[in-house]
Amino acid sequence: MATVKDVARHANVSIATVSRIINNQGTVSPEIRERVLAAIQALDYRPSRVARRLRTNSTFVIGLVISDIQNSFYTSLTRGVEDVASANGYSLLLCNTDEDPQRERKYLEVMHEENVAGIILASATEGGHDTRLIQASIPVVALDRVLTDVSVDTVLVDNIAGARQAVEHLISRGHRRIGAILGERPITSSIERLEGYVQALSHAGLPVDPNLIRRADLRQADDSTRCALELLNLPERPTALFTGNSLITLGTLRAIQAAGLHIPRDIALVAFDDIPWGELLNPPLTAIRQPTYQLGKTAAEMLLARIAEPDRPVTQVRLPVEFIVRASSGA
Amino acid sequence: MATVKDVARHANVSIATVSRIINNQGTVSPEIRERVLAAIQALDYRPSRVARRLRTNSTFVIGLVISDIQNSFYTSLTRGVEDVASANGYSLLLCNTDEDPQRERKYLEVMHEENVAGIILASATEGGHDTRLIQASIPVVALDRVLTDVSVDTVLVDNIAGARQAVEHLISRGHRRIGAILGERPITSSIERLEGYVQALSHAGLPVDPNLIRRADLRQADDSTRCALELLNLPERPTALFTGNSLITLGTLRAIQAAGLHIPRDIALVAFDDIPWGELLNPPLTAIRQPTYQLGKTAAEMLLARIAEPDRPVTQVRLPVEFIVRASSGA
DNA sequence: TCTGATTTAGAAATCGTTTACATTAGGCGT
DNA sequence: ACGCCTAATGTAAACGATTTCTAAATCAGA
Repeated sequence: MATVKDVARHANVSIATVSRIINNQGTVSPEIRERVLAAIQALDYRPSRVARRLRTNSTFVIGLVISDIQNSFYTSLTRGVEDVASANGYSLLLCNTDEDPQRERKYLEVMHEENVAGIILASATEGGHDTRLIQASIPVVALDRVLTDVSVDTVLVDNIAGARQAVEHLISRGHRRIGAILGERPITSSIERLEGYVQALSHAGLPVDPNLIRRADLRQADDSTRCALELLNLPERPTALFTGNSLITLGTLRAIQAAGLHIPRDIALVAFDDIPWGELLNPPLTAIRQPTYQLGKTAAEMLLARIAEPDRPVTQVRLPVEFIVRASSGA
Repeated sequence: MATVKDVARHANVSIATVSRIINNQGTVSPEIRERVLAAIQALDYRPSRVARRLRTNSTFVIGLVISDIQNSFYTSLTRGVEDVASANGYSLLLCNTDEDPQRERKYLEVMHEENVAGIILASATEGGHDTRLIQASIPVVALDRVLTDVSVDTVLVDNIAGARQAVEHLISRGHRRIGAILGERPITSSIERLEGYVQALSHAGLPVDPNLIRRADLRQADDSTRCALELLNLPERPTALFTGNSLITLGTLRAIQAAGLHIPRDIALVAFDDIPWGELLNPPLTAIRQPTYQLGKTAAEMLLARIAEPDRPVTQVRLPVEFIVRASSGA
């Protein structure tokens, strides 16, 4: 593997000159530039990012921490991040925490040690972060989930409005007993979607029955099925369900299928997060569509902006969601 | 940010001693070890991976190149890779090529320059690789797709047997005109799955009608819908379809829905690659399930084995697939 | 032709580690 | 008490780039 030294020797110049040519700075005569370029070609020289990074302390890698790579919400978002990153010459270090705070902490340490240019973080926890890691040295953008213990740029969707609209829709179709299944951990999306659910009920003068609200452990794929079955087996079964994310929706659909119930005749369903196959289901799924790609794109843009200008004011962006009425919520 | 130098000064020892303690090698007296450990704590020192990497030329990052992060096949596989990597102290540099050879080439260069420990590559092309990058310096494992121009460890599924079994199943149900939609690019999975389709027909003494075979451009999400519609609009419509991957299946389902046809009454369907929502569709989808997680896990294990022992013989592993009969292929 | 500014290129320091080698001190056998 | 071996620590040279400083060469102006 050729180094700058080899190139310099081959072209009979100093390493400083080679470096100047690579980085297009300083002044160097055309004939020498020619010679060095030829040497680079001949030796198939590629500068070592590692060495460059050590010296300049700047890197073209951004870290993306997500909690579930198998969730289409995150993959779509990742696409958004990657497209922006790629367009700006950055690569992506992707880490999957599986909603495990310990694993998240480990990954953040790795990124810190890898000296990444910045981190986009969909954190498994609201608090409890190592503030030395997060805020101190490396720019961070919080994605989809608010961090309560540090003050960083944040990109969110309008969870409350979305959830509220979904539940109001069910109410307008005559439903009075509406069950909700949400993530169990205290993360922004769960909290705010529950808030939207409560607001809709309250606003319509309906009681909020704690018995109709279930929290699923997102780390176990079948826990949401369990929650849904609990609701379906209630003495007085809810007539409609509101599911808090696509993993929960999947589990709930399984439960409804297992219980031999028909959507929407026996039970209506509205899901937060539109899934790629939502319209192919029978019946097609009424859902709140999140601007996933846009979410990732925005986060990446904010991160690049902060990298370029570390002292810019901290901002929070909240993107609107879209409500898509299909057949699962009733006629 | 503290360096080894700061720690050394703080503990009043030399940097060599600090390094020895960090890496648990050489000999150092208990009291000094104690002192240095305390200094590390006090200064919140973390060794720079960048510097370490430059010096030792070893890294704990492995690169994973996939072509479509939104495809559940790849995300599941990624989980497998990540779990093995994580368990062995490696992190993942994930790149998404979008089936674009140019983008793939760029990413491989980046990984080379980042000096990753190894690469797991689901390549967008069979050939045309920069052999200097791939074989020369960095261990590579080819995943799901064979590389024809370099000799590397490879992990595949048994595409031919799977496809053949699927089509034989359709034949056994009385279908004689069976359409196939496969990926357009000359990659292993497309080639072998087509081969399985042809073998099944030939073996049953049925003609292979080129008119019933369509190739979809996987880079455009709706091209598979176009292909499916072409088949559905044929003067003599096929009575069954075989789809070559989940993206194609999705597009085909859309086409069938748009054409107002009913599965399996009007047209039967068997898909290569079982999708998470396959059993929730109406009717549930008959599919060839690939051991996706296992695929990623195996690839990661092979890569680690090669990193540990660079001269071990090149191996190829082919994992079996599982045929799951549900309702979409008829009663 | 001389002076001073300006361009061009090299020498050497630096980034934060690891590690080969040198050095010191202490223990032990004779 | 002497030398020798070993354990414990330090010194300094890498790794491969960037960058500051400096020196030589060129050029312009009077």
